[in-house]
Amino acid sequence: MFNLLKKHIAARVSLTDEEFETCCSYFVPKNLKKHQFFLMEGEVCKQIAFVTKGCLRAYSVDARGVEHVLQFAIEDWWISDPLSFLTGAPSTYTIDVLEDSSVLLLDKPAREEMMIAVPMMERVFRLLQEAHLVATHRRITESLSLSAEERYTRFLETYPKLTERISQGQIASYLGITPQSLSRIRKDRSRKA
Amino acid sequence: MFNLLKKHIAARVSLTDEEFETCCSYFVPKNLKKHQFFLMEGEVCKQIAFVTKGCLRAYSVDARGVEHVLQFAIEDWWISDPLSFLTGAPSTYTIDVLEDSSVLLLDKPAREEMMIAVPMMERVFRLLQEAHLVATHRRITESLSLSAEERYTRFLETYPKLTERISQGQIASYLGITPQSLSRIRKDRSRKA
DNA sequence: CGCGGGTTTGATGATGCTCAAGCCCGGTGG
DNA sequence: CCACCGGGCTTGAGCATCATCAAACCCGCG
Repeated sequence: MFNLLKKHIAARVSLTDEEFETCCSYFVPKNLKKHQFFLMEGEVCKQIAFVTKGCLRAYSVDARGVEHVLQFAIEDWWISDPLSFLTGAPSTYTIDVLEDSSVLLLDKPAREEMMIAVPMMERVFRLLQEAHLVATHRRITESLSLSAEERYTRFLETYPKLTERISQGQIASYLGITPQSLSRIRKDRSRKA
Repeated sequence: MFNLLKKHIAARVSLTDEEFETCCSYFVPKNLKKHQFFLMEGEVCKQIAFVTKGCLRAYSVDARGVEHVLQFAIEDWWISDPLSFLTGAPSTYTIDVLEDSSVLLLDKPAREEMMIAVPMMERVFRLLQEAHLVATHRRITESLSLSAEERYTRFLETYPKLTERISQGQIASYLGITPQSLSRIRKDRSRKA
């Protein structure tokens, strides 16, 4: 259950086994079924989720009713609405479950207490936040400078594990194109190769 | 010199005059000339800048040599590469000066000391970081869901003060379109109105 | 006056969208 | 066992949007 979390943390800081056990005590394990909602637009994001099995996605819905995927999360990833979680503002995103999943939940008070009990965790969360910042900046830059095909190639390189598990329609939404366009891009690529 | 900073901070937390004076002592005022570079790609961003006069911009350059504007900063705004500043990694952006400007510079050790001396400033920086997160998420969502004209309208609504001071070419770069396209969009809008 | 930048305009073309139909395939019920 | 769905993917035709290339224009400034 907590093995993956242990490796996740160990990759960033060194904790004693005791400290790690203490950390674990703040998380609440939960199983989620496909199509279930983890967070609905308008709600406050009260907890962040570390995925130990399965796959979730965060998306927003535009004025025309079209969904736009902001993030996927599989094993070893976190998912939440960081802004809503931090500020308590209602979320503008929805998070739902693409595959039956297991997550470890952490709410705000638990997170604060954890960081007091195990100060090294402060560093872990700072590193995660920085990584998140890199990813979002990179995504803005790429959306400004790359064509749809280049963005798809970049996606494949960056997230090879996601490609196998997520439907093309979802990937298209992440890339900001229609499923039809992605289908054609894939055809072109296979022709070239 | 520090009046604008005072208002900026007062809008977020209450400080005594003493505390504010203490804060000021950590900043280094600097004047910058148009076309000067504040940060060049590949350098480490050693300080963050609070703009008290003038205008700066952060941009990246893609493989084809095209510039893409990430952010503008006029009076009452901050500019830096947050990631490079926090982690010490070389920056992927360049920051240059669009108008003769005055800034207040804060380097990392000064910022740390300030937050120890005036703990309320920790809150100010947290609020700024959250605002930055909102802005970047919003920009991703809008780049996925809005047309060029809609993005331009949104820009006008969100940053009316920038519109008057920044050349159309720069705004086009921010929006992810060519100057020609922006010119045509403006013509269409004026025809409609 | 003439240079130089930013902007505008025109013509053409590439990219990606929309609408619509067909296809593939796994699941369900007769 | 097979016919019939239904969802996701593919394909096609036509269209809207935006880029590209090229030229003209405007205007402040040396």
